[in-house]
Amino acid sequence: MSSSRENFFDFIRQVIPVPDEVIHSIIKPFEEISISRNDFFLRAGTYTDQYLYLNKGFIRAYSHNQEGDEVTTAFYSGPSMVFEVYSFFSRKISQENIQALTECEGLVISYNQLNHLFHSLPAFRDFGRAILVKGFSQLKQRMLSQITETAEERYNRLLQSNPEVFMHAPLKDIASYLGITDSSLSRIRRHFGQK
Amino acid sequence: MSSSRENFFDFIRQVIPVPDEVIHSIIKPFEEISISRNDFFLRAGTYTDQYLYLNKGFIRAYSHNQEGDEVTTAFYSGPSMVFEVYSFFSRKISQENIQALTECEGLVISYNQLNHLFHSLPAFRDFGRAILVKGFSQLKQRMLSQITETAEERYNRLLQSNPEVFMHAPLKDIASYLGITDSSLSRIRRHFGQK
DNA sequence: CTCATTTCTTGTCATTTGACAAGCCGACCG
DNA sequence: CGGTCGGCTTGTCAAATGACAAGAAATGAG
Repeated sequence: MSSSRENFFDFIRQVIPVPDEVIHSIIKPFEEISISRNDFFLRAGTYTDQYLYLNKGFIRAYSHNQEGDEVTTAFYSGPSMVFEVYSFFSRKISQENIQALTECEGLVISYNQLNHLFHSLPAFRDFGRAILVKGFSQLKQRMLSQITETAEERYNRLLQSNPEVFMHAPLKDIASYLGITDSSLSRIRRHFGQK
Repeated sequence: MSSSRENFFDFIRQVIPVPDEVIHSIIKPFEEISISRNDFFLRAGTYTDQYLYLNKGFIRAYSHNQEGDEVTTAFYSGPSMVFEVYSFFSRKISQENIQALTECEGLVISYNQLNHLFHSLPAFRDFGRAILVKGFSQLKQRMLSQITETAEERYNRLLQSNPEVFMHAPLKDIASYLGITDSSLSRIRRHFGQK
């Protein structure tokens, strides 16, 4: 069994505790995929029929604002589930780009296969729902942080909770994720370093 | 059939087109509820076993920041589904309050009943997933707006997309939802009125 | 109706952040 | 090796927003 499958097995077990053979039936229809550095998992203006378990690697999602500048909407590092929730589940063109910042490997499943699992395997329903719930509540948390905390507090929070972001993403992309400009992030780093 | 049940019927049909009798089996286990103005559907520090279809009325959700000030996290007006996603699905204590700003009426179902429907009725699985997906992507949209737009643009966006908010919620609660102070909102309103 | 409380506005001033431009530095390439 | 380019920092100034306080207006309780 590939390393991706082994790790996906453990990943699922952590989300929903069910017998091993059930987990195996979940994993079976997934197919191995690798994404080269800088390649796109999803391009704005298109849509992808892939729901990804990212085993290893680092990924950035971004959109564009009205002026056309890139705005980072998410960072993903393996192991985690990666998909653009609206585009994948509504089967519509995506507004968002999802791009590999490093070599990535993982497992994918199509919408139809996912739905088949969803309707035939109770455990996968619970898994899928738990993944949505987790993503949703993390975003709520981030929204609250965006509204109530200063840029410096958000920077520190990211540094604590997601230090690997700083190993893979250029500062300008981290800045737009934090909702500030790259200059401001640079100043925050300097001031914080002095403390 | 109560007005809530009739409207819930139409609400479900708009989300997932399935035969009427299927919709009826979804609605059946829901129970009618009414919430008085200012009463709490969910109080921070507790948890509720209710997943709400809000038929009529207006509801605000809010948390507290580190300084203890209220921060509005969402507004809901009927018809819509109302629940705190993490607290309800993980059955944990909520950090968030959900409070009726007007008399409300709707239908509720417990976690166990919801799970029973979820695992026995394919249509309800699709419905539940669609509700999660919709809430999730709306929040992503709001996050992007928060990061890329000015306070005035966000104010105008809310005015366009959700004018009923201004009929029910005090400005200070709208301000914290927009991520600004009530003074700033007041100034934005004045400047905008002049244009 | 009247009083108390809350909500909203406004003023003043400080702070944060952005816009823009220049410069530094390290990576990569011919 | 020299040059270019992207990423990062820094300076200057302007704009947006917050903090705080005072007062006006609206609301609610008795």
